[in-house]
Amino acid sequence: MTASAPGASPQKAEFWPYAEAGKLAARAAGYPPERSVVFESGFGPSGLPHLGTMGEVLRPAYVRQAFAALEPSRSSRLIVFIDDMDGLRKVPESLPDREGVAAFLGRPVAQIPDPFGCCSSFAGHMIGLLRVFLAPAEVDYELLRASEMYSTGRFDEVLRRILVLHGEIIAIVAPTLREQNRENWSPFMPVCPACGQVNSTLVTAHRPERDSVEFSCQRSFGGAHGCGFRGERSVLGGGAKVQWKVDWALRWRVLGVDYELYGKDLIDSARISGRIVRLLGGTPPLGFPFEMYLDEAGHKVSKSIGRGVGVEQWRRYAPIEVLKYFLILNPQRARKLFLESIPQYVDEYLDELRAWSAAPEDARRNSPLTFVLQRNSARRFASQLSFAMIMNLVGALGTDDRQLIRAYLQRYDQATGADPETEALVSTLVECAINYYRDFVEPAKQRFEPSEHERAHLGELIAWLKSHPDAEADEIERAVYEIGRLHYDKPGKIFPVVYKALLGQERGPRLGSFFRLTTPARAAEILERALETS
RNA sequence: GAGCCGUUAGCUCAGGCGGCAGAGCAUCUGACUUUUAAUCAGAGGGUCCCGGGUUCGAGUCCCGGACGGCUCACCA
Repeated sequence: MTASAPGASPQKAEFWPYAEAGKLAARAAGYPPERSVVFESGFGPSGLPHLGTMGEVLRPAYVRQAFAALEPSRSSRLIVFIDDMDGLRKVPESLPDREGVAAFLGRPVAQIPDPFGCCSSFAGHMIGLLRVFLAPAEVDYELLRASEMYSTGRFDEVLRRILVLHGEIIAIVAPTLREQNRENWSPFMPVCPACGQVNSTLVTAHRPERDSVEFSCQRSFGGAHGCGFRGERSVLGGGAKVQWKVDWALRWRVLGVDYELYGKDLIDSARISGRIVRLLGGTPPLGFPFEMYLDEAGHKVSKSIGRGVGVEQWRRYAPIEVLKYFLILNPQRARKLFLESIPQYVDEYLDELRAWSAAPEDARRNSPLTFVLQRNSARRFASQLSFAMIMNLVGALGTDDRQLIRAYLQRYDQATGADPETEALVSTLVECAINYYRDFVEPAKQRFEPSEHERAHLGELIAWLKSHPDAEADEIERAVYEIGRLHYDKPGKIFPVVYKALLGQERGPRLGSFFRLTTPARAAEILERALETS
């Protein structure tokens, strides 16, 4: 019930979600029983969600799950906080109507029309994408929007306090700013009532006695400029937002956040926000800085197009469970991720799954799969297959003929078809392998341009296949060799010719059994077509 | 320049409290009744970034350095 959660196996290192949950349990030990523990994760709706976003939501969810196991009687919430009061600073690429959006630079993204034309606002559209994007991961969370928190007054009480204490807050933040920026810095960013921009206003005086600030709309940023308006505006009810580090403190204070994961780039921000939240009478949440994901060259994965592997891509080449598995691996270690490394993680996952299903209940506690398995995930993998092998097979067969692929897999390991759960997972893996094959292997194939001799040899093989529709595998194999023996100094030299005609590559499956499975008649057709198009 | 994190096989990564350095992929060799692929079996492969220190013993703990990444914004 309280902090002294006994580890099930003290001789082992705790899996990191339990270690984190243990710290959290100690923190919550003095809480009244009805008080929930609050996890927070942030999402900036000024851009598209990406792999990092997935990690930022899933990783606190893992800690939450571990916490629930440790403290079953304590309720918890996972808040995904959407900062839609954020002013748009630049127009993201890959948006429709970029010029139209550019006219709204500097305004809160909640106030910008949806360039896709289907949602209430720019931010609304991104939030919709986020929901769709998170849905397959089956993670339980609640969304809170900054614009609603501000406009409904839920932030007002603490906003007043920030205004009263603005001098102390400035004293905390100023040393971290460049000198030329210190003089005019204020915790508040009023929304200009004349032009609607939030990034263009400069606070000229704080008026805590009237809950307001005086400001002028004069700052420029990017390609946008202030409108020149000068005035005074209440900081309550959405008239202003607060600056980043103050904003974090505000959220922590109002929502009672207990746990916040953030990228290591925010370590310094978290320190500052922690001092501010104390000033506001709150306690900083437990923090957990995690490492970034890197691309093949070791650079940080960025939202901008083309860098790193996206979630859509990942899902095309691997099951969602494997992505979740990847995201639970030691978060304090920088990880490189590129397309070629995905199959490796799939096979790691399959190994884990085999171990998990064989393990007794209490030994499963420390397995990543306890956190990663979905409602409909296979609970076991009763097969010797590996994803690498399936990928190779699809490549070797050079086909997306699922029946043929399954026939080979079945021959390799009969157990595969016996268990429905294994069967389902194998189906998914085959689809992923086919996607990979289509996207990367097939386009790289070279056109086959046979010589007259090769054309003739293949003609012989086609004729033979047509006249032996019921031939057995070894019979076919012998026939191929026979043609090779007739025309080449070494009979094996016929094989690359057949493979090039068949698959556009120099190697492939053993021809006897391959032709037998496809049937000689169909094999003959495929070869004929290859000769026609070449 | 300051702070944080990292560096283990060709590549991606594991290495509980200090106790004989590991896996997968890649490479090489062999097997699968004729020189092809999958597959299977086996092998090679290491200055654990460098230098000190503590210790009977250091990939692991401490100090110093090199290299790489991220941050140090009126961006969240």
